[in-house]
Amino acid sequence: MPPIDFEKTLNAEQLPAVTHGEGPQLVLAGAGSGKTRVITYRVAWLVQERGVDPARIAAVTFTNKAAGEMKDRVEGLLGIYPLPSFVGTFHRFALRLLRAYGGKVGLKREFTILDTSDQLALLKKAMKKEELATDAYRPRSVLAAISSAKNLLLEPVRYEAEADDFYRRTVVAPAYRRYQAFLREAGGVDFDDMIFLAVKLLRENEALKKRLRDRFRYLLVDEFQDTNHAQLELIHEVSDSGGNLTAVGDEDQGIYRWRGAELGNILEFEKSFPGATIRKLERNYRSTQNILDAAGAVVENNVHRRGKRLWTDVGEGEKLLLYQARDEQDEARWTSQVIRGLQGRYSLSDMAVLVRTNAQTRAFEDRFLRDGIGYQLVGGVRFYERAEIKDVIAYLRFARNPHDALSFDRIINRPPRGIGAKTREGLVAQAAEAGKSAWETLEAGGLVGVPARGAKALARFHTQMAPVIEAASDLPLPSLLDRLLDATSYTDLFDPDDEDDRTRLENIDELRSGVQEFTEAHGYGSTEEDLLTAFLDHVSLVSDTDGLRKKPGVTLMTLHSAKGLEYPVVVVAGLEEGVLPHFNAQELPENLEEERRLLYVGMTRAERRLFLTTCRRRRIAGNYQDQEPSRFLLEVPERFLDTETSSELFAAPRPSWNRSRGSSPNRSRPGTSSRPGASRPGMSRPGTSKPGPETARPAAEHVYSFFGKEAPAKQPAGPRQAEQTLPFESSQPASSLTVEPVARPTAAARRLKRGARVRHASLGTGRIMQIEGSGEDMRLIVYFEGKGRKKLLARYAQLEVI
DNA sequence: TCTCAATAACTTTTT
DNA sequence: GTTATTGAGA
Repeated sequence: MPPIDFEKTLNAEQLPAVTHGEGPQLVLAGAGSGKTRVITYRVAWLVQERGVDPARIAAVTFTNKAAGEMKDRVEGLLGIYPLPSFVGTFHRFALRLLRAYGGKVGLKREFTILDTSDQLALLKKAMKKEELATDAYRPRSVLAAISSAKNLLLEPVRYEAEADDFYRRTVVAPAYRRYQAFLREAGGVDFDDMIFLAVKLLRENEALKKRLRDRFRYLLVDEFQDTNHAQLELIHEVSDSGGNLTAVGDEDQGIYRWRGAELGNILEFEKSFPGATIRKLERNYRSTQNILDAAGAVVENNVHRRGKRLWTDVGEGEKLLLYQARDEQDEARWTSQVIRGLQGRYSLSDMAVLVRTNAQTRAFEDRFLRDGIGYQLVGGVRFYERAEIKDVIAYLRFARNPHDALSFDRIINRPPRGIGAKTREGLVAQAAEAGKSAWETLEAGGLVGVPARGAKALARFHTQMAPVIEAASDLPLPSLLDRLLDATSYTDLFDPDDEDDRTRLENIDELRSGVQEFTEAHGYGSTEEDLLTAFLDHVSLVSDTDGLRKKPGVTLMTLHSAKGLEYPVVVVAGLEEGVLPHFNAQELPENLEEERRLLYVGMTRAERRLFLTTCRRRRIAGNYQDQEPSRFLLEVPERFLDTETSSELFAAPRPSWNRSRGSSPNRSRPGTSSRPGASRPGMSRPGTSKPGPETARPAAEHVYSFFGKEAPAKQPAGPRQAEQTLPFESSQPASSLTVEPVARPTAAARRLKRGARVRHASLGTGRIMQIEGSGEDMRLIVYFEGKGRKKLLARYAQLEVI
């Protein structure tokens, strides 16, 4: 392979980034500007031009998909040279360290990686033990709090010491402590632990750190905007405070704040890595200028960004097209029609429909099935999260390490063996007393305090499993799997005549071929035991999206999974308040910015054609809710956008009055939450066009003049205004929220809105958490002080607004 | 102890 | 609409 001519192959922006000398470097790479290219070429440049040994280079990213692509491309560029010693995800990097040196940070040798549902189950147990009511404190939120504590590298003790409010001190702290104790006892780590422990390991072992730093003289990090605090620290430890770090990222594509990612890491890169060189890639190779400008105009409304302007020389291209649908079925019908219309020029696999939430995919699936459009759904229920797969994996884990309490607990009664709660409790108690694992206790025999029937069942289980466990370390992986299935008659659980069961059996078959494949790919030169561990690690770290190859059919997926992908034709669906931006993100301006970035990511996936859709009403959790067009639509300059409205909307106009949403019950910040009567020229609604009270405020005009438009009569509390508002400060009096521009049925109903305080004759005072349906059918979920949540029919409840 | 049915609760995004 | 949880009965 001839050497690469870097100067010819790379553009003027990419070249300096690739040929950067010493010291930390941050490359701010806009969407489609050749981000991966910079990383892969830099690896090649280091090796070819600088004579760096590939073994001393590590490239880290977030998803397996991105890592795989990086690997392939580096491989192609390097030709005969060996690959860098590490190309993979942060978690895999950490895991590699922990498998080797986990003992130094208190891990058992064969530790197990928990997925979210395992975590949740364990946390529930921990909360029960701590006598924390799981209905008052939702395990999910407690888990989120624990996760962010770990992301901040706070151990339970420190977390407790720093907990400064009731919830953290009395709920999260004890739950965290107990959860962590259970976790270690059971020999498990969760995802957050992996990074945390890797940092800890390096901090506490100077010699090891030195070796690692020497090993990885060059560190390349992709998707830097998604790093959390723990990951930043890991980078610090490994790179010797950035010595030879090249970080690539785009602050406008940071969409993992909810997972602890700190945009500040990229925004304040120079602070963490003094003397850093900052470079920008603004030339885009993917999209038309219209798409870039429209997306740019949206994301420009974010305050937390460094700012850049993407350009291309492929030309303006066509305008974007916005469709105002009646509901999600209409939205799907129209999308399907557009897709069929474009089929001549593009193949189905060139098109993607992007949505905010997984639930939105249903309507599209239904429609595509009906219209005979092939589609590929990404995400949804993950393969490795299916119960039958988790069971079989648990058996594999158990075979590797019969002392693994988590796996033991999962399999002990699957298939049902008559080993119930009582029996298990007895066994666990006895094991705990002797300081042994449950399996050791079984091996020793002589159970006391266990019901006779249960003891018999346990003995049977022991006889069944013992020979397999015995043989486990010598059996080839595929045979081990078969032995396990055979010994346990696991597949007898399913009835081949039942459709669902048949799917389960097929899944198990698929797992079997997965095992086979893995063995063929990784089996050479490793012991069966190592191979088993590697396989188990593999299944813990991969997700379905990773295997995504472009298959025939339209791709249907969430905006999150779309990151890093590109399609000639893209539909971003569901541009409505509450969907995008999502309800749960309307509180904090920072969350709102993340929603905006999400839309930005979606829009910039498009190469040639970009379609947007919004629904007038949508079914949420079973019943229809009137929807408000997304505030982000206002941010797309009209000159880039054509609008089409559903004919069904003209045929069936409906007044929409139940529309204010967003302001939270406990923290109402009107400026950032709801946008009553949102409308834009060209988006006025047939049948409801009666203009509202003239309450135009200067801020609103600003929004419109900013985009070169006339301010409409109805005034939106626009995003600009929201962004300029500091957190916890209102930009306008709360009363302005109640200004409703369209006709409403009754004065009383008007004031029933999310966040409003109400009084009920018998239930006392409370706050409206959520509103479902409208008119006669309007239902309210009200949280009453001391009584909890109640669902009420507005028409009967006789609520008084206070 | 297990199974089935009714009911309550919950809906963001994922390594 | 779906899933997790609870309760009754076998």
